[in-house]
Amino acid sequence: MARPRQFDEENAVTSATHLFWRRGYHATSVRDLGDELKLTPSSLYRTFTDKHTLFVRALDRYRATESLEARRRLDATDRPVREVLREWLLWLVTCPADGESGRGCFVVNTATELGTTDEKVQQRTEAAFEVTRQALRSLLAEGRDHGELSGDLDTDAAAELLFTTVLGLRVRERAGHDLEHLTTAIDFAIRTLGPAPAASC
Amino acid sequence: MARPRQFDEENAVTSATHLFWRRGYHATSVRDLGDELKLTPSSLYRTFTDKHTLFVRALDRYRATESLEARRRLDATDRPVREVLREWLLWLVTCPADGESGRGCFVVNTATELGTTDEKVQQRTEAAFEVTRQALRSLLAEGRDHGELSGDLDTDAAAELLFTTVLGLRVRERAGHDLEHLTTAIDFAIRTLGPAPAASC
DNA sequence: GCAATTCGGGAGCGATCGCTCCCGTATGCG
DNA sequence: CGCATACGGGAGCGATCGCTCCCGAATTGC
Repeated sequence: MARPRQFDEENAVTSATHLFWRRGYHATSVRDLGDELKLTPSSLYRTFTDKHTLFVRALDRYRATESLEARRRLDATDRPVREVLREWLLWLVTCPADGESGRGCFVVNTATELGTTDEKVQQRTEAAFEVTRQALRSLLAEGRDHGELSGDLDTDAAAELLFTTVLGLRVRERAGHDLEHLTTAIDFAIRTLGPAPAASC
Repeated sequence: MARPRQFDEENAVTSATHLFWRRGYHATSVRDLGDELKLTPSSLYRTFTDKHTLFVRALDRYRATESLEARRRLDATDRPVREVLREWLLWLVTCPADGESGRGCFVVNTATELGTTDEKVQQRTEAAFEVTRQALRSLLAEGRDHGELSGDLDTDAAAELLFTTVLGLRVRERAGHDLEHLTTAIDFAIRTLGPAPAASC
């Protein structure tokens, strides 16, 4: 058509994600975004319609990035379930610390800030939660099928607890709690799954 | 002195608490507060200095109210630990539903919204977290001393997990999750404490 | 009763909010 | 080249933000 964009739209969304993630929706102004993304208001609105739409895009981008990474870490089917789980949980509470801790999880922060008031946003946070919940269920079911977990274990109930624990861990990371304490909680959560059944060979 | 106040200051703080609780700090305007508390801006500022000070007072009031109720529920020393714990956890995810669910916990909402950016507020949220953590440690230690929990149980680690679970539960209540799922998580968390030791009589 | 003092109410401050419009410019298509 | 089109930049819109000041009214101590 005509003159092409002089900035990378995806980079801009990434920057917006970081800003919204750190400060939340209401505390981030359009001018803050403009400064961070190196965009004038006109370019910003032409490209992203409005603040709310940009926020939703940022949330979608975060979900895509994180669920990709999570899948990579959870699909290591050849390793012991407990080990995979432990490393994933530890990653969840250290990943935001790319030079800057205390950011927590963008989805959790958003869910608590906006609650159930914003329909579009709630759909996203709920979908993200469901992905994590299902991933945990699958992981545990797989562990039981592989004989790593007791057949007596109610894996769905355990997944429900682990999922709840994940949310709690991310709140605590946001609140600046020590990694040591979080690790204690994680290790105990894994012990919750019970001892490995005696090998049948 | 002179003309006395025509409104009840404590009632006003309570109303402010409800508003901040539901909407968060940034999304609640001084005019919203004025409408809710039936106060003109001048009265509001004369009485509470500014928005931030009122927020801190609201947070303190919430903490006082909740920790009082929590102590009442946790200090029932004559009842089984698991039962006390279960009822307390269930109460935590249903108490905000005084005709209106999805509010979560004011402290958790605040901690995730403001993170570590607001020093005064962070002191409060951290203190509130520490009270809960300690209450759980005491409860479990007491349960072990009473012979209801195994001597092998690492009660401090268990308390760490339970505390993390509490935060997760309150996020999920805020997010509108079914009570049924939360109950599943709670029951599994309690099962985590292991079976009661065989009676020694 | 009188002076002192704080009250509730409202107008309105400067600043910032989300957002729009216009303009000169650079680019792609025929 | 010439036209259409989207660009980056900036001024500025009305609304709302947190907050202040001034007012007449009401209640106290003397």
